[in-house]
Amino acid sequence: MDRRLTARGLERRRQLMDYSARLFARNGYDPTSVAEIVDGMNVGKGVFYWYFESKEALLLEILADSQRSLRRLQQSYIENEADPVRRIELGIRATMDWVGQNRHLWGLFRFAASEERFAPYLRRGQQTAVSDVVRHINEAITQGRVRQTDPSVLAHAILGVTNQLSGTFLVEQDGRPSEVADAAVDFCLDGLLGARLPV
Amino acid sequence: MDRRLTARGLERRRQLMDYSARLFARNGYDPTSVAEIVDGMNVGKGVFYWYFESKEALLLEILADSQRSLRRLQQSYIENEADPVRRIELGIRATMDWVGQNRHLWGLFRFAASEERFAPYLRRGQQTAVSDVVRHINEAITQGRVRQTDPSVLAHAILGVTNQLSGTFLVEQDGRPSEVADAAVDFCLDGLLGARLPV
DNA sequence: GGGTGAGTTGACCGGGCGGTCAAGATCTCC
DNA sequence: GGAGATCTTGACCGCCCGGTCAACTCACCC
Repeated sequence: MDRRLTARGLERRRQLMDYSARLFARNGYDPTSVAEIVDGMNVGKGVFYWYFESKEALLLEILADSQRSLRRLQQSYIENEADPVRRIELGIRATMDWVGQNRHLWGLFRFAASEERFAPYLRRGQQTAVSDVVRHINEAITQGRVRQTDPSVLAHAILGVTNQLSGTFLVEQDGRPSEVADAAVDFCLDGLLGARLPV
Repeated sequence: MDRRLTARGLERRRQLMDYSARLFARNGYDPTSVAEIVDGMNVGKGVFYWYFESKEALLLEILADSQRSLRRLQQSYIENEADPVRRIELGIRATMDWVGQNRHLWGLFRFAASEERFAPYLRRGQQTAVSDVVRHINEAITQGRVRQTDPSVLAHAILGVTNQLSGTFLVEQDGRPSEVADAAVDFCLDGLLGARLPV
């Protein structure tokens, strides 16, 4: 596409992406027609295809955009933190805060992860997330603070807890990110049985 | 539909469900057309609508069937086990074994969970799973073996770990259920930092 | 061997889909 | 004020979708 867009054009583009993302998330990607999108925004169909190659390309852009913004938030939380375990904690907190502010995107990610045509794009993002966490875990293992286990397994487990708790308690039950983050951090650090002494 | 089916009819029905489930899982539910299904099975389109009300009804039956079989397996693992913590462990192991034998259904569940038109049916199943686990956790808390925390949060965290690890290491990486289950159990019981003494 | 109901066929239907495009409106800058 | 780029319109296209149905075959029983 690579069109030269004016400021006004860029704004319109943003609006289309936001509105589409909401429709996709509410009613599903396939069931949402391009006609619905442009009707809902009171523009002609041509507008859509002026800004996007196709419906599929639009979804991919929405996903890429979201992943970028999530990663940016995570890194802003983590920078300057020396303790690897605390970096993991901050990563979880960043994720919860991001989900709290982008609840409508949650279902869209789930959908994309479930379809072979979109999953590969998400997997790349997940892989970066995993290797970020793996790095912290390795450091913590070196310090003797985490038992010797396959770090990528631990990283995936942490992601799983974060995913599930954010989905259930933030998106479905509209909870507060900081509280859900507390719970996720506790579980990830100590599991069910752990009885870590208070710091 | 409630048609009277002969043994032959029931068999055909099973074949249709299995084949459709595989196509849905591979290519997505919406993108898979009824024509594809019946062509792939070398039957006329009428066969499909002889056995199922609609494409949507078929998916719901596949999901209900799967949930039933998963729950049945979990209960068979758990029955007669008195220790609540060990019941949780056995539930995880049952889930991993089930996923190991039904890898193709994994993506289908993810999809269904992501769409508002199907999610409610899955949520009921997940709710039963959660309350099963909650019951064990409450018992363990009473015994003073699990720290006092909202049990439903812990239950969801366990489900999250199980989901993520089965998806990544069983479905994507084709791992062995028992090993993945070991990892999930360890993480759920001890978290990252826990250093439980060997039994 | 004929009758009955289970099972099967595939042409057909209405409709909605993603995407196109010729035409026109609007903005920007000289 | 006009030239050229940006932006917008909506009728239109070909396609394929989920679903229907009248006609047919087959298995089985009396």
